[in-house]
Amino acid sequence: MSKAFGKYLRGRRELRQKEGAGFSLRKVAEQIGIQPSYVSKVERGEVSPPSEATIIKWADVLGEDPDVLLALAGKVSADLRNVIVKRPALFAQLIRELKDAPDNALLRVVREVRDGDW
Amino acid sequence: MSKAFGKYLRGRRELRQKEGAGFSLRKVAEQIGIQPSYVSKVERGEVSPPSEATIIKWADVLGEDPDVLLALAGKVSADLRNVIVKRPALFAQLIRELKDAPDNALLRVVREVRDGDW
DNA sequence: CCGTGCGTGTACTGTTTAGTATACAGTCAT
DNA sequence: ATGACTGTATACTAAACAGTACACGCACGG
Repeated sequence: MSKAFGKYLRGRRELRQKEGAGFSLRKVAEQIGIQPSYVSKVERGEVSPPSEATIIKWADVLGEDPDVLLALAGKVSADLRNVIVKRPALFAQLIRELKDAPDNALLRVVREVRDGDW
Repeated sequence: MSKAFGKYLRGRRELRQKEGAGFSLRKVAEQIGIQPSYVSKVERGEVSPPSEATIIKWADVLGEDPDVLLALAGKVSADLRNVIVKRPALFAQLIRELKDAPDNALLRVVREVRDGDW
């Protein structure tokens, strides 16, 4: 029943609501394709976070980063999981190695890889 | 009902069985703390892979790499998930970037990070 | 022939997941 | 004071998950 997840979602929705219309709990529920009562319960952390598919639609409707929303729900998206699952030994090692690395070190690695000099 | 997972497990167990005793299906089941019939069904892929906790015990009993077994079951261990979930944006970017990188490039990054010059 | 160990077949079960359906109460404008 | 919105409370559920319990049949040694 992850509380932070719901709080974040509610905060974000209320923001969009102030910016313009179409972001009532009911409207959002409709966009996502679920019941308003369920949105209410999720936003108040009364139930555990929805499925990955639903979270992704939710992110889409609110214009949020799906990876971040999934993370708040304690999940990792299926496509990332797939990357790891294909080379578990390598990625497990890499991720554990990077566990305590500072953000800027991570960023450096990302850039280094992107400018792919292999 | 992932077939490869079970096949691999059976293969490995049979190997240990040939090397020495104590690796009958029943013995292994006892070590793991589950029913022999369940081991049988898992090894033949008659049921979907067990929970993460059970897979890890299984790996422990057979002396296998838990990350690899979990991967064969399509899962990623909770501790790796945790690392990602704490900094989703960064890790998501990094992993996607590394998706198609060749193994040796991955290894190079791992080493570079390990010899951590940050 | 009998018991011990082997793998398997069948039936069943508690728990979790991921929601639905419907009714209810407050607010605001007309 | 009614209609059109808000959000919420309550009750329920189909399907998946993660196994258990127990009986069965086969082989092999003593």
